[in-house]
Amino acid sequence: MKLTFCMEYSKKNFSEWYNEIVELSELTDKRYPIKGMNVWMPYGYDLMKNIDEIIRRRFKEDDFGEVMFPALISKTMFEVEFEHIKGFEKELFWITKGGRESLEDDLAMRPTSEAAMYPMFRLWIRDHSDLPLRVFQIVQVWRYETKHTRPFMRSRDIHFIECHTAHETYDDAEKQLEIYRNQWNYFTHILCIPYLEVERPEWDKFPGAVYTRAFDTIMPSGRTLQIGTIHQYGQNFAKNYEVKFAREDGESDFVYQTTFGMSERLVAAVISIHGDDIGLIIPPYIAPIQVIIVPIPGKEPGLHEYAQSILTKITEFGIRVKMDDRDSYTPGYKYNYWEMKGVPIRVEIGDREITERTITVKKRTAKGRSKVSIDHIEEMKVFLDDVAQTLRERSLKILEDNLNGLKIQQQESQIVTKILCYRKECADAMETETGLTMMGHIINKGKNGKCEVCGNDGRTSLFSRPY
RNA sequence: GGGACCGUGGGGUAGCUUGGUAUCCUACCAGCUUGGGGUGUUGGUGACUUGAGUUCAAAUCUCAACGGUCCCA
Repeated sequence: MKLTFCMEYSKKNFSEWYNEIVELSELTDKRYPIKGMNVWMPYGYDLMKNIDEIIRRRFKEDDFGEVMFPALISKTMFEVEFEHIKGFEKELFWITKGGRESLEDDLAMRPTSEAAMYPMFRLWIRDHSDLPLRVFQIVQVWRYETKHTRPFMRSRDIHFIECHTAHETYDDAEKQLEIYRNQWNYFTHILCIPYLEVERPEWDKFPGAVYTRAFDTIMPSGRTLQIGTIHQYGQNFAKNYEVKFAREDGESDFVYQTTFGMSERLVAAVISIHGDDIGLIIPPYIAPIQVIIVPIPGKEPGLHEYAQSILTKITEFGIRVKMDDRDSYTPGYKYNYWEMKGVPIRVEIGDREITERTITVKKRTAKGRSKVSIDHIEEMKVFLDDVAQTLRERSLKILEDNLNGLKIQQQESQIVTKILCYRKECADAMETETGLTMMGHIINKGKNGKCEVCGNDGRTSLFSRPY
């Protein structure tokens, strides 16, 4: 018997499963005829915007100002002699013409906004009273990827969330990184996604940074996906963009800077980590539709009115609820359809419910159904919490099993952890041995110990195949 | 960075070897029927990625571009 409604591929074939579900569930349309550029469809864009909104609200609470810089950066602005610029030169889209005329100063589509923002920071920051400066923006960035592109995971037109700060001292910048960590904890709690904080090795840090901490998560294929990064810039950028300020003692100094970046890869992680062979499972607090009501036509009169009153009640609790009253589909079809779309909670209403003054509730993460009296509709919130908690527990177990080298769904883990020191020779040796990439030392899990290659002091390191 | 494969209605496909009429499933539209885990039925709309070449004739053969998928580093 065929168990799934729409899905042809099982999640065990992760690549195929992923391609199928992103289009089937109408998150994106990848038929747009430019490589690596896909269309955000309403369901997918609602999901992204719900994530954006969680992030935006938190940043504002933490005293960030929201800004919107131009998408274009002139060639002159890019001609700073700086490793940051070199790091991006192969990924830039260039605009060389305006109408039929060639431009005198070519324009680059921003790949990230340091080169756009910092010349303005230089104007905005005069003295210590202008610090700390904290801004963020949620915008598109463009990167000319030549490798295999995938929706949300590696695209050329990227929905990007970037924070930039400037401080008086290196210490203040360090404190800012700690604030980012708290924010990240909160975001991943909402998304129900477990993660590893990994210090990227010297040779793999963000171009121009003093150091880079990446948030990596593990995909069902056993490969890792970087879904967030925080960077300590020290004075590296300030010196190149001449962002100076006057100290209280009158001395002039360069500012210390940090950044925090996230992207549409958060959607990739949510889809991949929580989904199953039936389809998506969207974490309740970011779900475009949190509760779907399926009315079941029967003999009792007043079905529509009853269902409508339930819809109104649920809405009163601030829950995003929708009724599927399409006439041409049967209830069974709708069950399968909305499960594929990943709606966390389904409410069934028919003859029995009308008679009993109840509703029947089904969680996307569990098999059975529950009855709830119409006088206790507030329980819907508990059901949503339950689904979120189940997702957190499931995904954390999978991450930890992977780290411990256990087989996940009959698939060999592609994650290896080794105690390693900080020298490139030792990392290279281990890369050769494992055939994997050294992602860095794991900060939030793992332990200190002796390097398995040279015996010096080291810490648990992550080896994987990154996306 | 290297390699392999693929491109036919919205989606999935047959047809290509041996050049000539484009198949089926699904989705979609209209009607009747049905409705607690994929209703059934009748009718209907809709396709050969693009360009160049070979040929009386190209979905089919050749070349290129664009797009897609997978594998390896």
